[in-house]
Amino acid sequence: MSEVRVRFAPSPTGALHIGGGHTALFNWLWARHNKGKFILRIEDTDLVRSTKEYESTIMSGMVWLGLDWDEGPDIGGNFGPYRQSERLEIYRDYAEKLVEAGKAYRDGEAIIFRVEPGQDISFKDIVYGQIDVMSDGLREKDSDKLKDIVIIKSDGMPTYNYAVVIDDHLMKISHVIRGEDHISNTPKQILIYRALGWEVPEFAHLPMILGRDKKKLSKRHGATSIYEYRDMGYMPDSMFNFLALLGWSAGDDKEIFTRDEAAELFELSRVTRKAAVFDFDKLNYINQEHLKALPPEVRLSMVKPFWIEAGLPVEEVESTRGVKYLEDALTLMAGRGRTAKEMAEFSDYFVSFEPVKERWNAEAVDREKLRPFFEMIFAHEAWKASELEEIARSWIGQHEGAKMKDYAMPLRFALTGMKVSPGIFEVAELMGREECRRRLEFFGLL
RNA sequence: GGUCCCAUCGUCCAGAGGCCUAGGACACAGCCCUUUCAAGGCUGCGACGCGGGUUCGAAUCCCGCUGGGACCGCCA
Repeated sequence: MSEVRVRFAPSPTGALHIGGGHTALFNWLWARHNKGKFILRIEDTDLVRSTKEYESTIMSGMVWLGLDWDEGPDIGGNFGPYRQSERLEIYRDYAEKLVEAGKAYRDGEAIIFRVEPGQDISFKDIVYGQIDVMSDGLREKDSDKLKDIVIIKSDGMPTYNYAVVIDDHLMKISHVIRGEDHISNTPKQILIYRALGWEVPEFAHLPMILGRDKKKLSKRHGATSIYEYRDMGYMPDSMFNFLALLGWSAGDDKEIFTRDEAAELFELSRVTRKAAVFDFDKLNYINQEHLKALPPEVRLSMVKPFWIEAGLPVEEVESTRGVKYLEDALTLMAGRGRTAKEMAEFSDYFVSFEPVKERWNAEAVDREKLRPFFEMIFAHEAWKASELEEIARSWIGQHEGAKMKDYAMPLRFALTGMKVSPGIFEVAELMGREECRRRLEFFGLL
């Protein structure tokens, strides 16, 4: 079998959105699975809406997702140029040939491909199977007239259905993997392949991604750009994992995986046909699992920006207490928090005492009752979670009617300002005796 | 209006004629652990859209219906 060459061909008219990311991802998966090539081609033939800014935004979105390409406008390759606006002569030459062959004609400044009736333009799709279409079905809207296909616009630019055929052929694309919304374009493209005497590539259409209301994902469903997810605290590994699961599964129960594992297992033939709903709950879960599995230093790098965004003195703490302190703090957070942003919010007290003061004022506590307990705690030699807990328990055992939660909760509030946190003695150990003393004294509990 | 596609728990996926009184995950509910839950453990709720065939046997194959969706641009 010849080399697998696939491409992602976005038009730079907006940021990389969920649907585009999904398509790019599946192309990448297929290329990597087959040790083939993943090509990035920019379809910037819409002069009005295309911009260079969007082009680079899309590229950095792909980089963020971990989708690296082997040929593209930035890195070149043997089949360039990879920007359609730089391939105009190519499109014109072939259009000219079609005109000479009588398969296309001029109308105004444009060149139009003639659609002949009675032609079978069916094709076999790797995902959807046999799709039967006759050229007679290519009608104009609300009319029974056959619709010819514009291939060169009056402004001299090629149209999508035409340029895609020229490029896919010249770039030796083996599999055209794209959204299901292109199924009805495929027969038109097949007509052009035939007119040029070219062999058609394999086609694999991917199910659409829908919003919760089962309508095509759009702005009104909230975040649609990949970057918005990054800013919400979702990690690239999770987005990758989540997107890969929309319309595909390895067939077993494994749902949390890395890029390499997915590439290893991926099969186009296992792609689903049914449109999939984008489910935030599942994304949250997957992100949480990845967040849990991260090495401490990487987890810190994910959470850090959100601490900084919240105005916390992260750099300062790193230099005074050391980076390891913050890494340990996040390790202690275990699976608490579904996004890096949530984890940052839930753990701010490790970075600074300020937010604790804002959240709690020790108003409702009985200081006289609590002080002996805290004094006892601080009198203990070793500042170790297991020992602190042990002496706390024995102290409580010796005091009639005393309950652990009546002491542990005030401690939790004084140290974290939260009603929820990791085991409070472990928090105390990590924070250190002096910092704990400072916080308790501030609240008059010591 | 025309062409095409789709149809299993609320959601994402298993299921490729008997392994299915349909499996897993998320979500949800309840219980447990416990100094708290946003961590951990356990249990539960919950689906083959409907109607016809084919077959000894259908979630799986065929037809119809219904319900969704995509496309029908000198946008991609």
